[in-house]
Amino acid sequence: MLNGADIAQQLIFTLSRFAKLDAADCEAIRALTLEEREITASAYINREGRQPRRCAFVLDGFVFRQKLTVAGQRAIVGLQVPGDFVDLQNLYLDESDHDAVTLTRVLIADLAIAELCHLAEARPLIRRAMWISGLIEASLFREWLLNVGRRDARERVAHLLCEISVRLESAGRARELSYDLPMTHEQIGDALGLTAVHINRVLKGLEKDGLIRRQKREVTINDWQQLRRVADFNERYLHFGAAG
Amino acid sequence: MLNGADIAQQLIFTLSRFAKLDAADCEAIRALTLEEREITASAYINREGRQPRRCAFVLDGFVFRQKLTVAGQRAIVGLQVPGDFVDLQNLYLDESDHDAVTLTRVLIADLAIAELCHLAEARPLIRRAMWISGLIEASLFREWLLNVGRRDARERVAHLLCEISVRLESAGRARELSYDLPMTHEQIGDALGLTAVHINRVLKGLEKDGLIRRQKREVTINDWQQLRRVADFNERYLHFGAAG
DNA sequence: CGAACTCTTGACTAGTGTCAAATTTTGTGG
DNA sequence: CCACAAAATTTGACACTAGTCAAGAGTTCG
Repeated sequence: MLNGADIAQQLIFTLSRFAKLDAADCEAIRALTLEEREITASAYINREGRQPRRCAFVLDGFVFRQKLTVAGQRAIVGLQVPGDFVDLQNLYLDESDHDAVTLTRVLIADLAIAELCHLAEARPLIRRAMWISGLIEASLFREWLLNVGRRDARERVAHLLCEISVRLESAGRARELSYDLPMTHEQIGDALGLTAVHINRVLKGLEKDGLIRRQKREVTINDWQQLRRVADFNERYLHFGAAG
Repeated sequence: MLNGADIAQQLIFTLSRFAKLDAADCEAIRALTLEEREITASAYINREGRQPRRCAFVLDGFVFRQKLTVAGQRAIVGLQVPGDFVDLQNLYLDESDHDAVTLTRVLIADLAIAELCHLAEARPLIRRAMWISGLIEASLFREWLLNVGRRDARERVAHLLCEISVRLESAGRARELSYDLPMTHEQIGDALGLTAVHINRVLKGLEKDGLIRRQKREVTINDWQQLRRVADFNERYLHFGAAG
């Protein structure tokens, strides 16, 4: 359980990755109505077609964003880790074009869109940070398009494992060469345009070749350099250092 | 050839799709240094890794954005039509994460990033419009992820044809049920995660079934309703009406 | 402790890729 | 504006990655 000051600190840490905030900015963030909310795994935070008035900021746990075809096929189009905003685009887009769903039990700060809008208007540096976070998100979508469109199954899986490792690190945790990946094979498949059965085969292949180790849902990257090479992973698209 | 006033008018039209500008906003846009530039087909406007100081606004022709794997595989991750900004994200992201390439001969307004930044700071409604245009772009990436990840070849091609038709209409042209699609089969394949040979087969299939007609590179949508159904096309993700 | 998910594996299938060659279209220099 | 070279399209034969189906084993959670 976090109190308001802890939540504000998390928000400041996240926004500081994108722009150098000043003291008044931090003050304005602390002045927000910060409500913590715990949500169970596999719960909808938001649904396509809705017009949400609140925006979640992930404090702990994983959230994913999904879109469905009429036939009921699912694509997971994004993953949010602690320190990420979920659906910040709803600040200016009325209608959601996708669902946001919890992957695990999740702790979020439940922010009012109206307050965030006001903050963006009043505080140029915060606005800039929020804008940049959306621009970086778009860059991730582009990399995922390359991944799903032009890499084979082994490369895609390796790429996702690299990305998660690096994003967890940047979220302010120590480098996570070993982390709990709370996605089922079906969910990984939906994120990569593959089937659960094939994900299983590929993961076993990566394990057999000594690139990773698995125990339950914990993944350990044994050989970062080689996994990176297999994945064709280059972290440029994550735009670390955007706070310039 | 367009003069400065025509270019300003185009910019105002585009931004007005995203926010209702006032007279002072329009004045500020007219005050920009508006340089028109003509670029040949298949030319790079920007390259991955560069730090561009200028941003293109498409006046005529098509531009696409691509990313490459180390193996040299290409994914086309986006398409810009007249009225779209190319790489507006460079306002706040220093380093490009992808290439921008002309598909056809193109007419652009060559805008200085510094001037656009200043405009965004000074004019709240213009800023809002620019921000929203980026948010909608991200929504397109998500839909493309669904398309490439979870639709089969026929559905993907149909979806792209629907999207282009609708986007051309919204760019201020009459509804383009018949339009010139200046992409080679290889480029369509790169945009959809397929090969040129397969694109050819799918297009012929759609034609045989009477959904479209082709003559050279002109595409005519014969049966919009059925193409839309095949494509599972729902224009929600384009966020028309975002100007609320 | 049992029910409901997940994971794993094998056998088989299907959709899309690869290769190659003929044909058509496009672009360019004279 | 023509002629030609380069690029793009078309087609068929064949290959291969990933999908489907199914059933048993393992795991999670109420």
